[in-house]
Amino acid sequence: MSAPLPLPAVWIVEDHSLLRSTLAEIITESGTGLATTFASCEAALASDGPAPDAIVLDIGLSGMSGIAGIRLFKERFPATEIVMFTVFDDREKIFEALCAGASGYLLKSESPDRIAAAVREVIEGGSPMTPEIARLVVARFSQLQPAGSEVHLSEREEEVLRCLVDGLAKKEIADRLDLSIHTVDNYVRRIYRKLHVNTLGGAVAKALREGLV
Amino acid sequence: MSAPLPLPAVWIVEDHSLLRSTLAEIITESGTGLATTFASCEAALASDGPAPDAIVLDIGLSGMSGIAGIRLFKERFPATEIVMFTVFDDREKIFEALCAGASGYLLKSESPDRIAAAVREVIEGGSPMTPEIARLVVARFSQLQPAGSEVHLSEREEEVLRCLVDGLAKKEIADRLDLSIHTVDNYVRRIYRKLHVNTLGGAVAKALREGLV
DNA sequence: CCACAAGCCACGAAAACGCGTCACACGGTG
DNA sequence: CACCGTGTGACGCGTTTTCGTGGCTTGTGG
Repeated sequence: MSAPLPLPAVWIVEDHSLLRSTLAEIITESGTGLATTFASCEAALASDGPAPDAIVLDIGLSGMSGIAGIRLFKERFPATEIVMFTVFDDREKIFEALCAGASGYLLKSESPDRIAAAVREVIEGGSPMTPEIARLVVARFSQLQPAGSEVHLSEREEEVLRCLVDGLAKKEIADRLDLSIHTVDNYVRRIYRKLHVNTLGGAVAKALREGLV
Repeated sequence: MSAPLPLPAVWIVEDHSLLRSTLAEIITESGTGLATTFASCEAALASDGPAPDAIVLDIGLSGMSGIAGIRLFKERFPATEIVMFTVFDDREKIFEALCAGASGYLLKSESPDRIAAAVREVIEGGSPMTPEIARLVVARFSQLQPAGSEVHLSEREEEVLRCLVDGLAKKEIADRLDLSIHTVDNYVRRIYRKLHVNTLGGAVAKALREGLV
């Protein structure tokens, strides 16, 4: 952890040439790592060098989108950390990037110091984000359970519901839980009533959305 | 935003008395806010004063758990920001707290400076976390969509799938899409095949989990 | 032009499901 | 004690779903 490691290899993928060289300078001069620059995802992926430790990636690239790029980079270099560095601050872009495998998300308004620090942070296993983005991310969690859903399922009912979500038929559920099919049927009906639905689909959807399983 | 605001009111809920007073000191002396301390959630909730701007909350309290406390605080003071401050760094505790409505999560190993900064950050709309916790949080996202599911549904199939997720019966779907119920049935079966499931529940679960809708 | 695949629509029989209703045991609570 | 919630099991009936099988259009390529 604290040995005199070789300088991390950092790729910069950014289509604005000025910004690209500025970024490289920041990374190099701050002693954060050895920067290699590319003007596009395609160019970076065409490189046959060894895997970098981190990639600083613009999301609004011409040609391949940054989001698509993330997946390709992650596929080819699973251990490489990716930090998004873009002007986009809308939710969908952020979540798409994070889902695709990015570990950090910065905006272009950040200071050079912060950027170098972010690269270090992501290499050390952190997830650099602006405070606002961090808030969006955690908000996505609490929204999953809107609170006040107030659906109390008994233990058995919950168990049956889990089976339904797993795609089992009633007969299979009866088999797995060692119950009569009639009993399972009764539970399912109770679940329907409590969830205010009247189809299997509705129950499963509600269960997943409200985090009942 | 930048007006000479009155000092934010900050509650400290922590059962270790020494730590409690230390925290209060940090918050006050750094000029972050006006600290009021409580030894338990119950005590804080019994207070009839005005809503605080932020609460620093220990999760391992005797009596009511911090997690349960979050919900109660959020219910009573919806606009109050909550920062967890605990020794627990296991995933479940973290996600429970975030789902319950906490906006930040720090460990007790953090420096006093960082704690005061975190309180300021959470009041300004951020989500202070340690880098490791931030990583856990974003990791939870990429795991949601394992990528490369590669399921191509035709437009009609997708439409039908959406209806299923909405809890409609085939008959209702046929009605809504102006199709014969037999046709709907065929689409449903095709969806089953493409999704490798054989029940409505499985299809809905897969659709939601893979974000096909 | 014809074949062939893909998407779209339909029938009918067997199986599963949705629902009302009922019964009994068991552990708490008023 | 009586009552209620929970867990378990059951019957019957009408509806829905499942599934094998078929036909019909469109578009693409040989």
